[in-house]
Amino acid sequence: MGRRSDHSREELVTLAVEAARAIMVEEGVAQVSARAIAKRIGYSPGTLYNLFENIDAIVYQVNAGTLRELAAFAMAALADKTDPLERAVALGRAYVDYAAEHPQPWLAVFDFRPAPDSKPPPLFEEAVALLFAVVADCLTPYFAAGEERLRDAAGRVLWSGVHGISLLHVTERLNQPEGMTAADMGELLIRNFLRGLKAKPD
Amino acid sequence: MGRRSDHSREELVTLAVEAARAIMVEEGVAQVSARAIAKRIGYSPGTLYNLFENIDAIVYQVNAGTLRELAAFAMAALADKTDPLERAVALGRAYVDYAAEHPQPWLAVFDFRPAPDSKPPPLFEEAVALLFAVVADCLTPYFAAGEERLRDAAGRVLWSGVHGISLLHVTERLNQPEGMTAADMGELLIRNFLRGLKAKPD
DNA sequence: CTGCGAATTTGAACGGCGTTCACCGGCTGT
DNA sequence: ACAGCCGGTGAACGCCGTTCAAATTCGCAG
Repeated sequence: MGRRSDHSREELVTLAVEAARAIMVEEGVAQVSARAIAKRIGYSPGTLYNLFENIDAIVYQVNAGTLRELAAFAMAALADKTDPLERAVALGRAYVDYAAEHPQPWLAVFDFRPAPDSKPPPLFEEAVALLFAVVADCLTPYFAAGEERLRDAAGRVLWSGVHGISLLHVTERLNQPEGMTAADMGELLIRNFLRGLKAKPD
Repeated sequence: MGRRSDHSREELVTLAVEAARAIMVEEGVAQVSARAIAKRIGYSPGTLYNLFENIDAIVYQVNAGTLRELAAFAMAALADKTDPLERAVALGRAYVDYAAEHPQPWLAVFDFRPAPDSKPPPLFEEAVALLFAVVADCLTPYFAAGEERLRDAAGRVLWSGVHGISLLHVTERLNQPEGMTAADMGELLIRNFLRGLKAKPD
C-alpha cells in the first residue's frame, strides 16, 4: 500500500493511544506491543514509528491520561470537604479506590521506568506536584509557620504510605483482614499519622 | 558436545542462580535472560531448562535469597533494641536501607508478578509473615487484649507505608527534601503513626 | 485531465527474547 | 570393550522492538 489518508496524523495518534489503553486494560501493560496496537487500528507496525519515537512513547501518553484521570477523580472526591483531616482522608481513599478500579493503567504508570540516561519525564513531577499542593494544604494546620519543609516532608510520607498500600493491594500482597478494605487501611494510616502529628508536643 | 559432568546438578543450579543475581545487580532484572545466564556459566540456554521449569523460576530463586538476606538484615538491626517503638523504627530503617543498598534485587522481588492463573508463590507469604511477627510484636503495647485484628491491620499498614517510601525512593520518585534521607521519612511515618495510635483515646 | 513529486504506508529483515526437542557424544555399568 | 543412557546442545519457532527501501496514493501544477 501507500498513502491512505483515511485518518489524519492526529487521528492516528489518538487511535494508537486508545488502542494501547484498551490492550492495557484488557490484558495488562505487558501485552501492549507495536504489532498488537497496529493490528487493532488496522495499520502496520511501521506506521506507529512515523507517529511516535518508540513504543514507550505510546505507553507514556496512556500514562499521562491515566494521571490526569486520577487527579480529576481525586479532586472530585474533595469537592464537598472542608475539614483538613477529612480532605486528607478523602484524598487517600480516592487514590486507593482509583488504583483498585483501574489496576492495569495505574500499575503501568509506576511500572514505567525510563532508562537512567534518558531525561526524566515531566509527568510525575507535574501530576505529583499537583497532588502535593492539595496534601500540603490539608497538612498546613498541623504545622507552625516556617515549618513548610517539614510539612512537605510529611506530605510526601503520607502519599508514599498510601501509595504503598495501593500498590500492595493491586498486586494482591496487602492481605488486609477481612471486613477491611484497602481504602480503610489508607484511612487508618492517615488518621493515625495526623493524630500523631497533632500530638507532637509530647 | 554431550554429557560433561564438570558440575553436578546442584552445582549447576547454584551457578545459574548466582549468575542471575550478578546480572540483576549489574544490569537490572530486565537483563536477566536465559542466554545471558548461559553465557556466564559457560553452558547453553537449553541446559537451564533441564534445571528449571522456566526463567521465572530462576528469578524466583534469586528473590528468595534476597528476601532471606533482607530478613536477616532486619533482624540484625533489632538485636540490641528492646523498646517497642525503637524496634519498630529500627525495623523500618533497616527495610529502607536494605532496599537502597540493593536496589535491583529488591525491586526484582516486587516486580515479580506471577501470572494470575499460576499458584501464588509461598515466598511473600512466608517472608512477610516473618516480618509481621516482628511488627505485630512491636505493636502489641499499643493495643488492648482482643484487638489483635486491629493490631495486625496496623502492622500491615505500617509495612505498606514504609514499603511505599522505599519503592518511591529506589525508583527516584520520592523526592525527599534535602537533608532528609528516605530512612528518615520512614522514621517520620512510624513515629507519627504510633504516636497517633497511642493518642487514640481522644 | 494528465503527469509528477511528495508524502505516507508497508512488510520484510535484523537481532533479541523464551522455550522446545531431536540429536549426539561422553560417562558408566557390565 | 562396548552398549546404552544421561544430559548438554543449538537450531528452530514464534514472539518482541525497530529500521528502511520500496511501493503506492495523494495533491497539485500545468
